[in-house]
Amino acid sequence: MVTFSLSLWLTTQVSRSLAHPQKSFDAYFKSAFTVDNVIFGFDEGKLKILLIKRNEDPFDNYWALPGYFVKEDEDLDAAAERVLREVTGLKNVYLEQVHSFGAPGRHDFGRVITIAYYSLITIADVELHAAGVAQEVAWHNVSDIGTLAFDHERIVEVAYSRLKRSIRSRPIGFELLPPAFTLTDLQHLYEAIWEVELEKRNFRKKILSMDLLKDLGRSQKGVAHRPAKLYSFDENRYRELEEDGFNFELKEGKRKTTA
Amino acid sequence: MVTFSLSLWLTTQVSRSLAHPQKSFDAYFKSAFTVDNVIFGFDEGKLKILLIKRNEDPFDNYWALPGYFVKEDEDLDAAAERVLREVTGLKNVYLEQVHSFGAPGRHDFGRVITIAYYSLITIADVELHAAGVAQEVAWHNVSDIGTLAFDHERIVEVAYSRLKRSIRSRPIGFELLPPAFTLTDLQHLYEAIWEVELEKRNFRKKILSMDLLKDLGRSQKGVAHRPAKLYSFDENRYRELEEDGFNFELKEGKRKTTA
DNA sequence: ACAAAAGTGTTCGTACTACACCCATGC
DNA sequence: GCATGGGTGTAGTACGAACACTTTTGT
Repeated sequence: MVTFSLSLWLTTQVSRSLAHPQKSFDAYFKSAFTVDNVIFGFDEGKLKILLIKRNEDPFDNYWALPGYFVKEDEDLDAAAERVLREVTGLKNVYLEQVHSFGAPGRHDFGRVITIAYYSLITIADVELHAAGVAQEVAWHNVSDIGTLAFDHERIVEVAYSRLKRSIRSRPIGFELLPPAFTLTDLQHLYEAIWEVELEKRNFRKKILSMDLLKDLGRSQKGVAHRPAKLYSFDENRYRELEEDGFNFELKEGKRKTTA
Repeated sequence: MVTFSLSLWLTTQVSRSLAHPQKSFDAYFKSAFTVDNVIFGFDEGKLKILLIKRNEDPFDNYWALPGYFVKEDEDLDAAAERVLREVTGLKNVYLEQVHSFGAPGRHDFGRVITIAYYSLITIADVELHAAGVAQEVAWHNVSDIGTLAFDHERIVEVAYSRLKRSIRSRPIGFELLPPAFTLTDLQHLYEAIWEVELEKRNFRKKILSMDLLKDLGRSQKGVAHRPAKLYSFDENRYRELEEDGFNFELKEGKRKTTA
Protein backbone atom coordinates (compact mmCIF):
# COMPACT_ATOMS: atom_id res chain seq x y z
CA MET A 1 0.00 0.00 0.00
CA VAL A 2 1.19 3.45 -0.79
CA THR A 3 1.46 5.48 2.33
CA PHE A 4 2.29 9.07 2.67
CA SER A 5 1.49 11.74 5.15
CA LEU A 6 2.23 15.16 3.80
CA SER A 7 -0.42 17.63 3.07
CA LEU A 8 -1.17 21.32 2.86
CA TRP A 9 1.25 23.69 1.22
CA LEU A 10 3.94 21.13 0.96
CA THR A 11 2.15 19.10 -1.64
CA THR A 12 3.63 21.03 -4.51
CA GLN A 13 7.12 20.21 -3.40
CA VAL A 14 6.12 16.67 -2.77
CA SER A 15 5.06 16.04 -6.31
CA ARG A 16 8.22 17.61 -7.60
CA SER A 17 10.25 15.28 -5.49
CA LEU A 18 8.46 12.07 -6.27
CA ALA A 19 11.16 10.89 -8.61
CA HIS A 20 13.80 11.24 -5.90
CA PRO A 21 11.67 11.40 -2.86
CA GLN A 22 14.46 11.27 -0.32
CA LYS A 23 16.16 14.19 -1.97
CA SER A 24 14.04 17.15 -0.95
CA PHE A 25 13.11 15.65 2.35
CA ASP A 26 16.46 14.55 3.59
CA ALA A 27 16.26 17.19 6.25
CA TYR A 28 13.20 15.51 7.68
CA PHE A 29 14.51 11.96 7.56
CA LYS A 30 17.07 12.39 10.27
CA SER A 31 15.10 11.54 13.36
CA ALA A 32 14.91 8.46 15.46
CA PHE A 33 12.23 7.16 17.71
CA THR A 34 12.06 4.92 20.68
CA VAL A 35 9.45 3.30 22.82
CA ASP A 36 9.49 3.60 26.59
CA ASN A 37 7.42 1.33 28.71
CA VAL A 38 5.83 2.12 32.03
CA ILE A 39 5.31 -1.35 33.43
CA PHE A 40 2.90 -1.45 36.32
CA GLY A 41 2.67 -4.19 38.87
CA PHE A 42 0.91 -4.62 42.18
CA ASP A 43 2.43 -6.16 45.26
CA GLU A 44 2.13 -5.88 49.02
CA GLY A 45 -0.75 -3.49 48.58
CA LYS A 46 1.31 -1.01 46.58
CA LEU A 47 1.32 -0.01 42.97
CA LYS A 48 4.79 -0.50 41.48
CA ILE A 49 6.72 0.38 38.37
CA LEU A 50 9.53 -1.61 36.86
CA LEU A 51 12.68 0.46 36.37
CA ILE A 52 16.15 -0.29 35.18
CA LYS A 53 19.26 1.28 36.61
CA ARG A 54 21.62 2.56 33.99
CA ASN A 55 25.29 1.81 34.34
CA GLU A 56 26.44 4.13 31.58
CA ASP A 57 26.57 7.79 30.76
CA PRO A 58 24.54 9.77 30.18
CA PHE A 59 22.53 9.46 33.34
CA ASP A 60 24.88 6.87 34.72
CA ASN A 61 23.42 5.38 37.88
CA TYR A 62 20.03 6.87 37.21
CA TRP A 63 16.90 4.82 37.18
CA ALA A 64 15.05 4.88 33.88
CA LEU A 65 12.16 3.31 32.04
CA PRO A 66 12.86 0.25 29.96
CA GLY A 67 12.91 1.41 26.37
CA TYR A 68 14.63 1.05 23.06
CA PHE A 69 14.85 2.21 19.49
CA VAL A 70 12.12 0.98 17.21
CA LYS A 71 13.53 -1.15 14.44
CA GLU A 72 13.29 -0.18 10.83
CA ASP A 73 10.54 -2.60 9.89
CA GLU A 74 8.89 -2.88 13.27
CA ASP A 75 5.49 -1.56 14.22
CA LEU A 76 5.29 0.64 17.29
CA ASP A 77 3.17 -1.75 19.31
CA ALA A 78 5.51 -4.58 18.39
CA ALA A 79 8.48 -2.60 19.64
CA ALA A 80 6.78 -1.98 22.96
CA GLU A 81 5.98 -5.66 23.22
CA ARG A 82 9.56 -6.53 22.48
CA VAL A 83 10.90 -4.20 25.15
CA LEU A 84 8.49 -5.66 27.62
CA ARG A 85 9.42 -9.20 26.73
CA GLU A 86 13.11 -8.48 26.95
CA VAL A 87 12.89 -7.09 30.43
CA THR A 88 10.23 -9.36 31.92
CA GLY A 89 10.10 -12.43 29.74
CA LEU A 90 6.35 -11.87 29.36
CA LYS A 91 4.25 -11.64 26.26
CA ASN A 92 0.54 -11.29 25.59
CA VAL A 93 -0.02 -8.87 28.40
CA TYR A 94 -2.02 -5.71 28.55
CA LEU A 95 -0.19 -2.98 26.67
CA GLU A 96 -1.43 0.39 25.56
CA GLN A 97 0.04 3.44 23.95
CA VAL A 98 -0.13 6.52 26.15
CA HIS A 99 1.50 9.54 24.62
CA SER A 100 4.45 10.65 22.55
CA PHE A 101 7.16 12.93 23.84
CA GLY A 102 9.37 14.75 21.43
CA ALA A 103 10.74 18.00 22.80
CA PRO A 104 13.64 19.06 20.57
CA GLY A 105 16.22 18.95 23.33
CA ARG A 106 15.31 15.69 24.97
CA HIS A 107 18.06 13.61 23.42
CA ASP A 108 21.76 14.20 23.00
CA PHE A 109 22.28 12.33 19.77
CA GLY A 110 19.74 14.17 17.71
CA ARG A 111 16.02 14.40 17.44
CA VAL A 112 14.45 11.43 19.18
CA ILE A 113 10.75 11.08 19.76
CA THR A 114 9.67 8.53 22.26
CA ILE A 115 6.34 6.80 22.20
CA ALA A 116 5.32 5.87 25.71
CA TYR A 117 3.36 2.74 26.50
CA TYR A 118 2.10 1.34 29.71
CA SER A 119 1.55 -2.26 30.53
CA LEU A 120 -0.11 -4.12 33.35
CA ILE A 121 1.41 -7.33 34.53
CA THR A 122 1.22 -9.77 37.39
CA ILE A 123 4.39 -9.36 39.38
CA ALA A 124 4.48 -13.03 40.34
CA ASP A 125 4.84 -13.95 36.66
CA VAL A 126 8.07 -12.01 36.27
CA GLU A 127 11.61 -13.13 36.73
CA LEU A 128 13.81 -10.10 36.90
CA HIS A 129 17.27 -10.40 35.42
CA ALA A 130 19.49 -7.39 35.12
CA ALA A 131 20.44 -8.28 31.60
CA GLY A 132 23.02 -6.48 29.50
CA VAL A 133 23.28 -2.88 30.43
CA ALA A 134 21.03 -2.47 33.28
CA GLN A 135 23.08 -2.97 36.37
CA GLU A 136 19.80 -3.50 38.13
CA VAL A 137 16.14 -4.05 37.40
CA ALA A 138 13.70 -3.49 40.21
CA TRP A 139 10.19 -2.64 41.20
CA HIS A 140 9.66 0.80 42.68
CA ASN A 141 6.67 2.22 44.42
CA VAL A 142 4.92 4.65 42.14
CA SER A 143 4.71 7.11 44.95
CA ASP A 144 8.45 7.05 45.41
CA ILE A 145 10.35 6.85 42.17
CA GLY A 146 12.74 9.71 42.85
CA THR A 147 14.60 11.29 39.96
CA LEU A 148 14.68 9.43 36.69
CA ALA A 149 16.79 9.75 33.57
CA PHE A 150 15.71 12.04 30.73
CA ASP A 151 12.06 13.08 30.80
CA HIS A 152 11.01 9.77 32.25
CA GLU A 153 9.50 11.23 35.38
CA ARG A 154 7.06 13.14 33.26
CA ILE A 155 6.31 10.02 31.26
CA VAL A 156 5.52 8.09 34.41
CA GLU A 157 3.28 10.89 35.56
CA VAL A 158 1.30 10.88 32.33
CA ALA A 159 1.05 7.10 32.24
CA TYR A 160 -0.07 6.92 35.83
CA SER A 161 -2.79 9.48 35.41
CA ARG A 162 -3.94 7.60 32.35
CA LEU A 163 -4.09 4.38 34.34
CA LYS A 164 -6.11 6.03 37.10
CA ARG A 165 -8.68 7.06 34.57
CA SER A 166 -8.70 3.88 32.51
CA ILE A 167 -9.45 1.51 35.34
CA ARG A 168 -12.64 3.43 36.01
CA SER A 169 -14.23 2.47 32.76
CA ARG A 170 -12.51 -0.72 31.75
CA PRO A 171 -11.90 -3.85 33.77
CA ILE A 172 -8.16 -3.82 33.26
CA GLY A 173 -7.21 -3.79 36.92
CA PHE A 174 -7.50 -7.56 36.88
CA GLU A 175 -4.39 -7.71 34.73
CA LEU A 176 -2.39 -6.73 37.78
CA LEU A 177 -3.70 -9.55 39.93
CA PRO A 178 -2.87 -13.25 39.87
CA PRO A 179 -5.42 -15.55 38.23
CA ALA A 180 -7.07 -16.20 41.57
CA PHE A 181 -7.65 -13.32 43.92
CA THR A 182 -9.92 -12.23 46.74
CA LEU A 183 -12.31 -9.33 46.74
CA THR A 184 -10.12 -7.63 49.29
CA ASP A 185 -7.14 -7.94 46.95
CA LEU A 186 -9.15 -6.24 44.27
CA GLN A 187 -10.27 -3.50 46.61
CA HIS A 188 -6.72 -2.85 47.77
CA LEU A 189 -5.67 -2.61 44.15
CA TYR A 190 -8.17 0.12 43.42
CA GLU A 191 -7.29 1.90 46.63
CA ALA A 192 -3.59 1.84 45.75
CA ILE A 193 -4.09 3.12 42.23
CA TRP A 194 -6.55 5.83 43.11
CA GLU A 195 -4.95 6.71 46.44
CA VAL A 196 -8.32 6.64 48.13
CA GLU A 197 -10.06 4.49 50.68
CA LEU A 198 -13.14 2.62 49.65
CA GLU A 199 -15.98 1.29 51.75
CA LYS A 200 -15.77 -2.50 51.89
CA ARG A 201 -19.43 -3.47 51.64
CA ASN A 202 -20.27 -1.04 48.89
CA PHE A 203 -17.26 -2.01 46.86
CA ARG A 204 -18.06 -5.70 47.08
CA LYS A 205 -21.71 -5.15 46.29
CA LYS A 206 -20.84 -3.08 43.26
CA ILE A 207 -18.28 -5.50 41.89
CA LEU A 208 -20.39 -8.59 42.47
CA SER A 209 -23.45 -6.95 40.95
CA MET A 210 -21.53 -6.62 37.70
CA ASP A 211 -21.41 -10.38 37.41
CA LEU A 212 -17.87 -10.31 36.06
CA LEU A 213 -16.21 -12.60 38.56
CA LYS A 214 -16.11 -16.35 38.49
CA ASP A 215 -16.33 -17.88 41.94
CA LEU A 216 -13.58 -20.47 41.85
CA GLY A 217 -15.11 -22.46 44.70
CA ARG A 218 -11.80 -22.38 46.49
CA SER A 219 -10.59 -20.35 49.41
CA GLN A 220 -7.41 -19.01 50.83
CA LYS A 221 -5.42 -21.53 52.86
CA GLY A 222 -3.36 -21.05 55.97
CA VAL A 223 -4.48 -17.58 56.90
CA ALA A 224 -5.05 -16.75 60.55
CA HIS A 225 -8.61 -15.65 59.97
CA ARG A 226 -11.65 -16.70 58.05
CA PRO A 227 -10.31 -17.61 54.60
CA ALA A 228 -11.54 -15.49 51.72
CA LYS A 229 -13.14 -16.90 48.62
CA LEU A 230 -11.04 -16.85 45.48
CA TYR A 231 -12.30 -15.37 42.26
CA SER A 232 -11.09 -14.94 38.74
CA PHE A 233 -12.10 -12.44 36.12
CA ASP A 234 -14.56 -13.95 33.67
CA GLU A 235 -13.45 -12.63 30.29
CA ASN A 236 -16.09 -14.41 28.29
CA ARG A 237 -18.80 -13.07 30.50
CA TYR A 238 -17.37 -9.59 30.08
CA ARG A 239 -17.50 -9.85 26.31
CA GLU A 240 -21.09 -11.02 26.47
CA LEU A 241 -22.13 -8.18 28.70
CA GLU A 242 -20.21 -5.67 26.62
CA GLU A 243 -22.14 -6.69 23.53
CA ASP A 244 -25.37 -6.15 25.41
CA GLY A 245 -24.32 -2.56 26.01
CA PHE A 246 -23.02 -3.06 29.50
CA ASN A 247 -20.50 -0.48 30.63
CA PHE A 248 -17.96 -1.18 33.31
CA GLU A 249 -17.86 1.93 35.44
CA LEU A 250 -16.54 2.62 38.91
CA LYS A 251 -16.34 5.78 40.96
CA GLU A 252 -13.23 6.89 42.69
CA GLY A 253 -14.86 7.76 45.96
CA LYS A 254 -13.31 10.22 48.31
CA ARG A 255 -9.67 11.06 48.52
CA LYS A 256 -7.55 9.34 51.08
CA THR A 257 -6.58 11.43 54.05
CA THR A 258 -2.86 11.79 53.49
CA ALA A 259 -2.47 12.79 57.14
CA MET B 1 19.92 19.60 29.67
CA VAL B 2 21.28 16.30 28.50
CA THR B 3 18.55 14.18 27.08
CA PHE B 4 18.75 10.64 25.99
CA SER B 5 16.36 7.79 25.68
CA LEU B 6 18.20 4.56 25.20
CA SER B 7 18.25 1.92 27.79
CA LEU B 8 18.54 -1.80 28.34
CA TRP B 9 21.08 -3.81 26.48
CA LEU B 10 21.98 -1.07 24.14
CA THR B 11 23.68 0.94 26.78
CA THR B 12 27.04 -0.64 26.21
CA GLN B 13 27.07 0.41 22.62
CA VAL B 14 25.78 3.79 23.57
CA SER B 15 28.72 4.61 25.74
CA ARG B 16 31.11 3.44 23.08
CA SER B 17 29.53 5.75 20.63
CA LEU B 18 29.36 8.85 22.77
CA ALA B 19 32.33 10.41 20.99
CA HIS B 20 30.63 10.07 17.62
CA PRO B 21 27.12 9.45 18.67
CA GLN B 22 25.62 9.61 15.21
CA LYS B 23 27.96 6.92 14.03
CA SER B 24 26.64 3.73 15.53
CA PHE B 25 23.08 4.91 15.43
CA ASP B 26 22.89 6.17 11.91
CA ALA B 27 20.55 3.35 11.09
CA TYR B 28 18.08 4.72 13.62
CA PHE B 29 18.33 8.35 12.61
CA LYS B 30 16.61 7.95 9.28
CA SER B 31 13.01 8.49 10.18
CA ALA B 32 10.74 11.45 9.82
CA PHE B 33 7.66 12.39 11.72
CA THR B 34 4.62 14.45 11.00
CA VAL B 35 1.63 15.73 12.86
CA ASP B 36 -1.88 15.22 11.55
CA ASN B 37 -4.73 17.20 12.93
CA VAL B 38 -8.32 16.10 13.28
CA ILE B 39 -10.07 19.45 13.48
CA PHE B 40 -13.59 19.20 14.80
CA GLY B 41 -16.27 21.79 14.30
CA PHE B 42 -20.00 21.89 14.88
CA ASP B 43 -22.50 23.39 12.50
CA GLU B 44 -26.13 22.87 11.54
CA GLY B 45 -26.47 20.31 14.25
CA LYS B 46 -23.73 18.10 12.85
CA LEU B 47 -20.24 17.30 13.98
CA LYS B 48 -17.76 18.11 11.24
CA ILE B 49 -14.12 17.56 10.43
CA LEU B 50 -11.93 19.84 8.38
CA LEU B 51 -10.28 18.06 5.48
CA ILE B 52 -8.10 19.14 2.63
CA LYS B 53 -8.32 17.72 -0.83
CA ARG B 54 -4.98 16.77 -2.28
CA ASN B 55 -4.16 17.77 -5.81
CA GLU B 56 -1.00 15.71 -6.07
CA ASP B 57 0.09 12.11 -6.12
CA PRO B 58 0.12 10.01 -4.14
CA PHE B 59 -3.53 10.01 -3.29
CA ASP B 60 -4.26 12.70 -5.81
CA ASN B 61 -7.83 13.89 -5.40
CA TYR B 62 -8.19 12.19 -2.05
CA TRP B 63 -9.33 14.00 1.00
CA ALA B 64 -6.83 13.97 3.83
CA LEU B 65 -6.18 15.39 7.24
CA PRO B 66 -4.22 18.61 7.44
CA GLY B 67 -0.74 17.67 8.52
CA TYR B 68 2.92 18.38 8.04
CA PHE B 69 6.42 17.43 8.95
CA VAL B 70 7.59 18.54 12.33
CA LYS B 71 10.51 20.91 12.03
CA GLU B 72 13.90 20.11 13.41
CA ASP B 73 13.72 22.35 16.44
CA GLU B 74 9.98 22.33 16.89
CA ASP B 75 8.06 20.72 19.70
CA LEU B 76 5.28 18.33 18.76
CA ASP B 77 2.52 20.44 20.21
CA ALA B 78 3.91 23.49 18.48
CA ALA B 79 3.87 21.69 15.15
CA ALA B 80 0.24 20.76 15.63
CA GLU B 81 -0.56 24.37 16.49
CA ARG B 82 1.24 25.54 13.41
CA VAL B 83 -0.66 23.19 11.13
CA LEU B 84 -3.89 24.30 12.67
CA ARG B 85 -3.02 27.95 12.29
CA GLU B 86 -1.97 27.51 8.70
CA VAL B 87 -5.21 25.92 7.68
CA THR B 88 -7.67 27.87 9.80
CA GLY B 89 -5.87 31.05 10.83
CA LEU B 90 -6.70 30.22 14.45
CA LYS B 91 -4.46 30.01 17.46
CA ASN B 92 -5.00 29.39 21.14
CA VAL B 93 -7.64 26.79 20.59
CA TYR B 94 -8.20 23.48 22.25
CA LEU B 95 -5.63 21.00 21.03
CA GLU B 96 -4.75 17.62 22.36
CA GLN B 97 -2.49 14.79 21.34
CA VAL B 98 -4.38 11.59 20.60
CA HIS B 99 -2.16 8.80 19.41
CA SER B 100 0.83 8.03 17.25
CA PHE B 101 0.69 5.90 14.14
CA GLY B 102 3.82 4.40 12.75
CA ALA B 103 3.26 1.19 10.85
CA PRO B 104 6.37 0.49 8.79
CA GLY B 105 4.60 0.62 5.45
CA ARG B 106 2.51 3.71 5.94
CA HIS B 107 4.69 6.10 3.98
CA ASP B 108 6.33 5.81 0.60
CA PHE B 109 9.40 7.89 1.26
CA GLY B 110 10.66 5.99 4.25
CA ARG B 111 9.70 5.50 7.82
CA VAL B 112 7.32 8.22 8.89
CA ILE B 113 5.57 8.25 12.20
CA THR B 114 2.64 10.57 12.55
CA ILE B 115 1.47 12.02 15.79
CA ALA B 116 -2.25 12.68 15.65
CA TYR B 117 -3.87 15.59 17.41
CA TYR B 118 -7.41 16.72 17.61
CA SER B 119 -8.64 20.23 18.06
CA LEU B 120 -11.98 21.78 18.77
CA ILE B 121 -12.85 25.05 17.12
CA THR B 122 -15.78 27.30 16.47
CA ILE B 123 -16.58 27.04 12.81
CA ALA B 124 -17.72 30.64 12.61
CA ASP B 125 -14.20 31.78 13.55
CA VAL B 126 -12.65 30.12 10.53
CA GLU B 127 -12.03 31.49 7.09
CA LEU B 128 -11.23 28.63 4.82
CA HIS B 129 -8.75 29.27 2.06
CA ALA B 130 -7.52 26.44 -0.07
CA ALA B 131 -3.96 27.61 0.21
CA GLY B 132 -1.00 26.13 -1.60
CA VAL B 133 -1.49 22.52 -2.28
CA ALA B 134 -4.90 21.78 -1.19
CA GLN B 135 -7.15 22.26 -4.14
CA GLU B 136 -9.94 22.45 -1.60
CA VAL B 137 -10.47 22.76 2.12
CA ALA B 138 -13.87 21.86 3.45
CA TRP B 139 -15.89 20.68 6.39
CA HIS B 140 -17.18 17.14 6.21
CA ASN B 141 -19.70 15.38 8.36
CA VAL B 142 -17.92 12.98 10.64
CA SER B 143 -20.47 10.36 9.77
CA ASP B 144 -19.68 10.66 6.10
CA ILE B 145 -16.02 11.18 5.40
CA GLY B 146 -15.66 8.50 2.77
CA THR B 147 -12.22 7.21 1.88
CA LEU B 148 -9.25 9.26 3.01
CA ALA B 149 -5.61 9.27 2.03
CA PHE B 150 -3.12 7.07 3.86
CA ASP B 151 -4.28 5.74 7.21
CA HIS B 152 -6.26 8.88 7.91
CA GLU B 153 -9.58 7.14 8.22
CA ARG B 154 -8.21 5.15 11.10
CA ILE B 155 -6.81 8.32 12.66
CA VAL B 156 -10.20 10.01 12.46
CA GLU B 157 -11.79 6.98 14.03
CA VAL B 158 -9.41 7.01 16.97
CA ALA B 159 -9.69 10.77 17.44
CA TYR B 160 -13.45 10.68 17.30
CA SER B 161 -13.75 7.93 19.86
CA ARG B 162 -11.39 9.88 22.08
CA LEU B 163 -13.55 12.98 21.73
CA LYS B 164 -16.70 11.04 22.60
CA ARG B 165 -15.11 9.94 25.80
CA SER B 166 -13.41 13.22 26.70
CA ILE B 167 -16.50 15.37 26.58
CA ARG B 168 -18.06 13.17 29.25
CA SER B 169 -15.62 14.19 31.88
CA ARG B 170 -14.33 17.56 30.79
CA PRO B 171 -16.26 20.60 29.71
CA ILE B 172 -14.54 20.89 26.36
CA GLY B 173 -17.66 20.73 24.23
CA PHE B 174 -18.02 24.47 24.72
CA GLU B 175 -14.96 24.98 22.53
CA LEU B 176 -17.10 23.99 19.57
CA LEU B 177 -19.77 26.58 20.21
CA PRO B 178 -19.74 30.32 19.67
CA PRO B 179 -19.23 32.52 22.74
CA ALA B 180 -22.98 32.86 23.20
CA PHE B 181 -25.14 29.80 22.80
CA THR B 182 -28.45 28.40 23.91
CA LEU B 183 -29.03 25.32 26.00
CA THR B 184 -30.56 23.67 23.00
CA ASP B 185 -27.40 24.32 20.99
CA LEU B 186 -25.43 22.62 23.70
CA GLN B 187 -27.79 19.69 23.82
CA HIS B 188 -27.64 19.25 20.07
CA LEU B 189 -23.87 19.30 20.29
CA TYR B 190 -23.80 16.43 22.73
CA GLU B 191 -26.38 14.56 20.73
CA ALA B 192 -24.35 14.94 17.56
CA ILE B 193 -21.10 13.81 19.13
CA TRP B 194 -22.52 10.88 21.01
CA GLU B 195 -25.07 9.94 18.34
CA VAL B 196 -27.77 9.66 20.93
CA GLU B 197 -30.91 11.52 21.80
CA LEU B 198 -31.11 13.23 25.15
CA GLU B 199 -34.13 14.20 27.17
CA LYS B 200 -34.49 17.97 27.15
CA ARG B 201 -35.55 18.62 30.71
CA ASN B 202 -33.05 16.29 32.29
CA PHE B 203 -30.21 17.65 30.20
CA ARG B 204 -30.99 21.24 31.10
CA LYS B 205 -31.42 20.42 34.74
CA LYS B 206 -28.10 18.61 34.84
CA ILE B 207 -26.17 21.31 33.04
CA LEU B 208 -27.67 24.19 35.00
CA SER B 209 -27.11 22.40 38.30
CA MET B 210 -23.39 22.40 37.56
CA ASP B 211 -23.38 26.15 37.75
CA LEU B 212 -20.93 26.45 34.88
CA LEU B 213 -22.91 28.72 32.60
CA LYS B 214 -23.11 32.46 32.73
CA ASP B 215 -26.55 33.75 31.86
CA LEU B 216 -25.74 36.57 29.45
CA GLY B 217 -29.10 38.26 30.02
CA ARG B 218 -29.67 38.36 26.29
CA SER B 219 -31.86 36.26 24.06
CA GLN B 220 -32.05 35.10 20.52
CA LYS B 221 -33.51 37.63 18.10
CA GLY B 222 -35.72 37.14 15.11
CA VAL B 223 -36.65 33.54 15.62
CA ALA B 224 -40.19 32.44 14.87
CA HIS B 225 -40.74 31.12 18.33
CA ARG B 226 -40.02 32.01 21.88
CA PRO B 227 -36.41 33.21 21.88
CA ALA B 228 -33.96 31.20 23.91
CA LYS B 229 -31.67 32.67 26.54
CA LEU B 230 -28.04 32.97 25.65
CA TYR B 231 -25.30 31.56 27.83
CA SER B 232 -21.56 31.44 27.87
CA PHE B 233 -19.23 29.01 29.54
CA ASP B 234 -17.85 30.45 32.76
CA GLU B 235 -14.21 29.42 32.79
CA ASN B 236 -13.33 31.09 36.03
CA ARG B 237 -16.22 29.43 37.76
CA TYR B 238 -15.07 26.09 36.37
CA ARG B 239 -11.59 26.55 37.78
CA GLU B 240 -13.03 27.44 41.16
CA LEU B 241 -15.25 24.39 41.22
CA GLU B 242 -12.47 22.16 40.02
CA GLU B 243 -10.29 23.20 42.92
CA ASP B 244 -13.10 22.31 45.28
CA GLY B 245 -13.00 18.77 43.91
CA PHE B 246 -15.90 19.18 41.53
CA ASN B 247 -15.90 16.76 38.63
CA PHE B 248 -17.63 17.51 35.39
CA GLU B 249 -19.37 14.30 34.42
CA LEU B 250 -22.14 13.53 31.98
CA LYS B 251 -23.75 10.29 30.93
CA GLU B 252 -24.26 9.30 27.37
CA GLY B 253 -27.80 8.11 27.74
CA LYS B 254 -29.28 5.64 25.34
CA ARG B 255 -28.21 5.07 21.80
CA LYS B 256 -30.00 6.84 19.02
CA THR B 257 -32.32 4.66 16.97
CA THR B 258 -30.51 4.62 13.64
CA ALA B 259 -33.72 3.45 11.96
C1' DA C 1 -54.80 32.02 15.41
C1' DC C 2 -51.32 29.04 14.53
C1' DA C 3 -46.76 27.06 14.29
C1' DA C 4 -42.48 26.30 16.59
C1' DA C 5 -39.32 25.92 19.92
C1' DA C 6 -38.41 27.52 24.99
C1' DG C 7 -39.00 26.60 29.32
C1' DT C 8 -40.57 24.29 33.71
C1' DG C 9 -42.15 20.47 38.14
C1' DT C 10 -43.17 16.07 39.87
C1' DT C 11 -43.19 11.18 40.45
C1' DC C 12 -40.66 6.88 40.39
C1' DG C 13 -37.15 3.82 40.64
C1' DT C 14 -32.41 2.79 41.02
C1' DA C 15 -28.06 3.12 42.81
C1' DC C 16 -24.75 5.04 45.97
C1' DT C 17 -23.87 6.08 51.03
C1' DA C 18 -23.27 5.03 55.61
C1' DC C 19 -23.29 2.09 59.26
C1' DA C 20 -22.54 -2.58 62.97
C1' DC C 21 -22.45 -7.13 63.71
C1' DC C 22 -21.56 -12.27 63.17
C1' DC C 23 -18.35 -15.88 60.96
C1' DA C 24 -14.43 -18.94 60.05
C1' DT C 25 -9.84 -19.82 60.83
C1' DG C 26 -4.88 -20.09 63.19
C1' DC C 27 -2.50 -19.84 67.11
C1' DG D 1 -10.62 -18.02 73.63
C1' DC D 2 -8.82 -14.41 71.25
C1' DA D 3 -7.15 -11.96 67.40
C1' DT D 4 -7.76 -11.28 62.53
C1' DG D 5 -9.79 -10.21 58.52
C1' DG D 6 -14.15 -12.23 55.74
C1' DG D 7 -18.56 -11.56 54.94
C1' DT D 8 -23.47 -9.69 55.06
C1' DG D 9 -28.37 -6.41 55.37
C1' DT D 10 -30.83 -2.26 55.69
C1' DA D 11 -32.43 2.42 55.89
C1' DG D 12 -31.74 7.01 54.02
C1' DT D 13 -30.68 9.87 50.28
C1' DA D 14 -29.57 11.74 45.96
C1' DC D 15 -29.75 11.50 41.32
C1' DG D 16 -31.21 10.06 36.73
C1' DA D 17 -35.41 8.66 34.00
C1' DA D 18 -39.72 9.47 32.33
C1' DC D 19 -43.38 12.30 31.26
C1' DA D 20 -47.13 16.99 29.56
C1' DC D 21 -48.24 21.35 29.57
C1' DT D 22 -47.63 26.59 29.39
C1' DT D 23 -44.99 30.54 27.38
C1' DT D 24 -43.15 33.63 23.98
C1' DT D 25 -42.28 34.99 19.68
C1' DG D 26 -42.99 35.51 14.18
C1' DT D 27 -45.97 35.17 10.51
